Amino acid sequence: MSAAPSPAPAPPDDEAPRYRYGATLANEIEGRWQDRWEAEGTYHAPNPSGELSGGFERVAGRPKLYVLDMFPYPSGVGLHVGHPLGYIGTDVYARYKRMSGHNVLHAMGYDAFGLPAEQYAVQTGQHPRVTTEANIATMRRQFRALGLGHDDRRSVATTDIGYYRWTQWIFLQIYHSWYDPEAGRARPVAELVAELESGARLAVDDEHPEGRPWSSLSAAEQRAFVDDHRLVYRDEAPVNWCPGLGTVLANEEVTPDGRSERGNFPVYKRPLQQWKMRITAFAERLLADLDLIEWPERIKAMQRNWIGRSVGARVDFPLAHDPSTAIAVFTTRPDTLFGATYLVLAPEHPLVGELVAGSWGDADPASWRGAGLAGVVEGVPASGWGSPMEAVAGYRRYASSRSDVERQVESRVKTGVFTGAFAVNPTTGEHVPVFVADYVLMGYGTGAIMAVPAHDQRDFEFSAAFGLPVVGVVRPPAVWFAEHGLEADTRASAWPEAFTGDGVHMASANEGVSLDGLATAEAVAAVNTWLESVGAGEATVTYRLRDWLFSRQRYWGEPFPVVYDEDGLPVALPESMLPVTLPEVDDYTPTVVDDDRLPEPPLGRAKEWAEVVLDLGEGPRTYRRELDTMPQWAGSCWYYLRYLDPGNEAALVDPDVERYWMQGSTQERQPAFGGVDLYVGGVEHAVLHLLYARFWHKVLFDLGHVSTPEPFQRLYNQGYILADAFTDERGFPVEASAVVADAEGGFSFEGRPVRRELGKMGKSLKNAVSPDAIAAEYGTDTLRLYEMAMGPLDADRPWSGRDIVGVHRFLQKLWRNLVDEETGALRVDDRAPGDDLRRTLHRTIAGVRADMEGLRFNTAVAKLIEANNALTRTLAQAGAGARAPREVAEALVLMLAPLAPHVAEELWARLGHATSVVWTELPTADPALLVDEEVELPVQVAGKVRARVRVGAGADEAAVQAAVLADEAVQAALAGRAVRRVVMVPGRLVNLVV
RNA sequence: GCCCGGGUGAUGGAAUGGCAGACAUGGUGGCCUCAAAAGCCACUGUCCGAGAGGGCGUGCGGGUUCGAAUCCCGCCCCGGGCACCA
Repeated sequence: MSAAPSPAPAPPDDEAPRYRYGATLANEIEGRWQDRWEAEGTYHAPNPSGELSGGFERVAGRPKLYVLDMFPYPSGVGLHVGHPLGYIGTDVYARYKRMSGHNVLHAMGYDAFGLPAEQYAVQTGQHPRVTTEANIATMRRQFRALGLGHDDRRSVATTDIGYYRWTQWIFLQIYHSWYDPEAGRARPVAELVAELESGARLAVDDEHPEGRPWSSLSAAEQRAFVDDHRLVYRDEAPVNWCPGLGTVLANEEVTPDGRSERGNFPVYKRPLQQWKMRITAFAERLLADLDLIEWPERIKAMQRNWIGRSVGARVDFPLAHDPSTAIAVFTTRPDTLFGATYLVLAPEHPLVGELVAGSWGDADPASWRGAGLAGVVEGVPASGWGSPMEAVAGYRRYASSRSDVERQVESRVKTGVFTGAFAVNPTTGEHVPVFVADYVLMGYGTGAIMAVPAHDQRDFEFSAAFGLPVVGVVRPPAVWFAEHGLEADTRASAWPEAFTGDGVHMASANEGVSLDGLATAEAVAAVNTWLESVGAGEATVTYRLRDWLFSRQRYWGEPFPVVYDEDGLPVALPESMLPVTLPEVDDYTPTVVDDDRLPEPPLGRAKEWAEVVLDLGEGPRTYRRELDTMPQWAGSCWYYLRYLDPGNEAALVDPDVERYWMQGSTQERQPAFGGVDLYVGGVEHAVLHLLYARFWHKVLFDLGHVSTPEPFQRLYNQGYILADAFTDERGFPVEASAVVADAEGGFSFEGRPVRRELGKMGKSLKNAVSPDAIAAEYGTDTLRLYEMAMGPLDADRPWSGRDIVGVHRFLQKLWRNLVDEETGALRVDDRAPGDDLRRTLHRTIAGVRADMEGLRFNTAVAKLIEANNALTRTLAQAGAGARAPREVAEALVLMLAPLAPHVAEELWARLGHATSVVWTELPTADPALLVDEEVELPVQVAGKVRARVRVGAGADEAAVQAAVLADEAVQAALAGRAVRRVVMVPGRLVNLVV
């Protein structure tokens, strides 16, 4: 079906009727209609204005509908039958909606930056653009061959210079914005500067520029302050460095076991200056607005989980030796503050260097000095380090050397060292020791915790290892003591583990506040009030979400529209200098300088590009370009907006056009929040693409470039197609198509036995089935229909080469009912159908419409098969030469059209219509024909069906009851027992309770 | 450990409080055919029964209800997500 079709199998043609619907005829029909659709622009969806507005008057009265697929990465190996499942689903839905009076936008593009093309380039020297464009051409051919009704004028690839120019433009918009916490939205940086200059604003979020008035700052200080508040900023921080991919990665791209999502390579922490996007500023809105959108609960749950909102308090612990400095900790259990017996800082915490003491105290145990690390960390004496300074420095080296994998895999033994410093518990005034330990993470909360070993399991374990006091301040219930085999009210120091549940507070009172006797929630409120009143802290909210690391050390991505001046400070290029295009390089490999430093990105090889003389307002100067590129997610953050207005060179999308397609969903929901009406894709993007795209969309919304707060109103996850995969004795997959079944029910590959398992279809399991081969054997319409019929769209399902003949037979039978297989003549006439057939037809119409509306294509197909079987029976009963009633034939063809558009077009044309079925209205069901004149009611006696009684559809309850009681079978089932009660479900059943 | 899904014939699945197993595959029998099938017809949850008919049946155990695959409680199994996030 594509450029190199596998030869159609020789049809059993010698004797098969010439006009039987088989592969040969199907393929001929399909090719012909695909050509015609393309020539006639059948799938063009007009915009309300602008260059794509031709023909809008034809659809001006229709509601709009925007149906979107997660666009693919154009891989070199082409599609397998698992890929198009979602694409066929959206195509059927889009066609159904168009046939029920909507102006439907359905387009397809290519997420074409990315690693495989670059890796291929490294190996072969072939420019990634060459491979990418060849792959796109292949994929486009395959989509066309599947009969997908995309508006091909709107196709974009993220690698198109005309496209990534706008990706860079959006980057600049974000760069030139800051998040105003009072307004709760992104605003232009220019407004911040104006407010600071005028004195209308003194600070951002209580943070004063250098603690001094704006006017007293130097130009460099002002610039640094502004840069610190941009939504895109440079940050020096430990990042996820993945040598296997040669780049750093965002947190979202690293799996829980510390490996890369793509490729499964180990990931290490390295401190590095990188671009980040301030997605954390939007954490609350990204969380709250999940309530506005219709997404699967599990996807919302994953995003909520990832954002990780926790409510708690910031508490300041002044240093014992320097009360002017305080350690701010974040805790979700401020109610346990009286039980805090030590503090722990993350190894990277900035205060560590400041507070570390000169020498150990006499009483400091060896474990506090790092003795536990002797033998684990090189150079640690058996009694620990000689001084806190050495211990902290040594521990920091140790902690930074451990990869995430190691921290994960090594059992969670708590390690750490004492800093020699003490802090003051603000409730008790007691001095508590301050430790450094890597179980506290710098990136979360304040990077410091108060440890309450009695009521937190992690702190409990640490306290056990370091001999720290355990003070209970929440009394566990009696059952807790019983479960642990303890006497009631055993002291916390003798507990086997922390008690983390709710309980009654105790030992928690000072002159200002008493929590004693309070339950957890009340205690939290009371202590928060007290903390604020004495200025020792406040209730706060913290998020797990981190800022988005946006730099990649790769070639095949969008260049940053940023240069560095002679001070090494970044300068954004003006819009007029866009696009910044990728330079040619002779080698796509990163340059490795030495093992400790990160490799220099491939763009560094383009020497004459990397250094550039520009006039950025201060006369021509030499600048150094940013050599990193953007992550692949950048291009996919906004492609759904570009489909709307792909050729616009003045704006990323015309506001009129954007409002038309994005605003005011046409669905029945109230209120409508807008966005894409239906977005279908795999579940694997739950916290990557879908989170990033929401973030960018919100920035664009705040800045007035789009009109809806969310990009995707309704999200639907299609399932995966699974297939048998076979592994050899080493556990490696072997080519599934070459496996043969042996006599004993086992399987073998090249004579060796292999094991069968079910897995996601794809390259890695070597179990891919090509759509081209299926189309050659049965036709594309059969493939489409089969994919829709095999189960609900959101369910994973195993591919079965066996079952597919079922839907093929259906198409063949339908064809035969309408067309003479020998002569090709129409077997339809204008006589009205019989009453039964007509009622069947109208029930089918109602059912198919409802099923398609709810994306239940599998049951829609079943209903069409039933209707066709009813037609077949009718024709058989009428005897030789019977003809199908046109009324039934046309309705069936129209209902089939969204699912199997080629054969439907062909039949529609043969039925004498000159216009495409694509733009024909679907039939509507006549409600009068949905109820039978007479219904057969099952009659239950004592809850079991014992008889069936035919009654008129309009019969009242008394009449039905009389008919039921008069029935012989009912009387036999009753066997003389008295009926105590009669339950009537109108039109459904009768239940006699005895 | 916590949070989501899910468990129905030989198989994919239907039924979301009212006839369990729609539709399809496979299987069995028959028709057509020299022979065949991507053709046509019938049967096909399971057990008892020659049959009529009956018993049992939606992972397991309990409950609510006239009535439960469906709702509730407890458990088992499978899949996915999260997990040193204070």
